[in-house]
Amino acid sequence: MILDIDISLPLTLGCGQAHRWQRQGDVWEGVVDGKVLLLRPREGGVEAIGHLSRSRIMDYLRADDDLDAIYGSVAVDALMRDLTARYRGLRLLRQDPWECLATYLLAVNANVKRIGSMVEGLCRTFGDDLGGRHAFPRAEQIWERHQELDACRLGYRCQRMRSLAASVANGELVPDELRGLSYDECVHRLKNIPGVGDKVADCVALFSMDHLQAFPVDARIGRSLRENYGVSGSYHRCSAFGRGRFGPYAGYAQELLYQSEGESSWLGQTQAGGL
DNA sequence: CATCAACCTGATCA
DNA sequence: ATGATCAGGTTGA
Repeated sequence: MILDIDISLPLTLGCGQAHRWQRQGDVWEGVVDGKVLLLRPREGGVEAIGHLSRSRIMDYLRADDDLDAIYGSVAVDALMRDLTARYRGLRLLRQDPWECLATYLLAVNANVKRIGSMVEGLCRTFGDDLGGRHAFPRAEQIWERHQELDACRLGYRCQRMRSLAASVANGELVPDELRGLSYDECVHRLKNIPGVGDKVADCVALFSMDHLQAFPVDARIGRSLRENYGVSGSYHRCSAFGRGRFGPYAGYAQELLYQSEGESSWLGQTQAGGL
């Protein structure tokens, strides 16, 4: 199936916003809605293989986002004009709220590589076997056998995951219901969850709840703001700067800055430069 | 409201 | 090889 969409798969799927995509050559393999999905660049679009409908995939890839309008809106200075040109085709994804929340709960104080290993471990332990890959587990699946969380090497995230799985499994918390709320209310509710602070709440709001003005500030974005804009200080201060400067699509600006900062630090350490 | 130590693991440094 | 150091958000003092 060929999808008519302007997108860079490496930038979109490899930038760290989602953690279940694996690259094999130019083919990207991920798991969406409990189904394996293969994506490959094609002239003028993307080829998709898997048991997902066209509309479901287009929804996941946020094909409804008008990249020209969004990039134009965040290109408020020379740096952002450069990044919007350099990283054209980088899209935010519209991830499942439960999976996104659970994933970013684990992402606390961990780098991208470790997040991936914790998430894959969680999926192997609790998720449906899809033959090779595993689905992201439902909260009930984790809660039913939550003793096995102890072997997942989650550190102090273990108790938080147990607690989160319990409250979602028993219906106390319904991640999908947070989708309809305003940005402020959404973040407020998320931060009431043990283990969810400013950064995780902003990530979940941005990556799964359509709040494109969210501007998550992690260590990398903090460095970028300091280097490029001379901004530092509290989370609130940095995040408010991002939202104020870049506007309603600040989340897109954040991803562009994240990508840029990642490449510059990567080049700094990799003298050999191959690849 | 700002600061800061403690938390857990894996990677990297001496 | 072994131990020290560091990276990375949230919490509560």
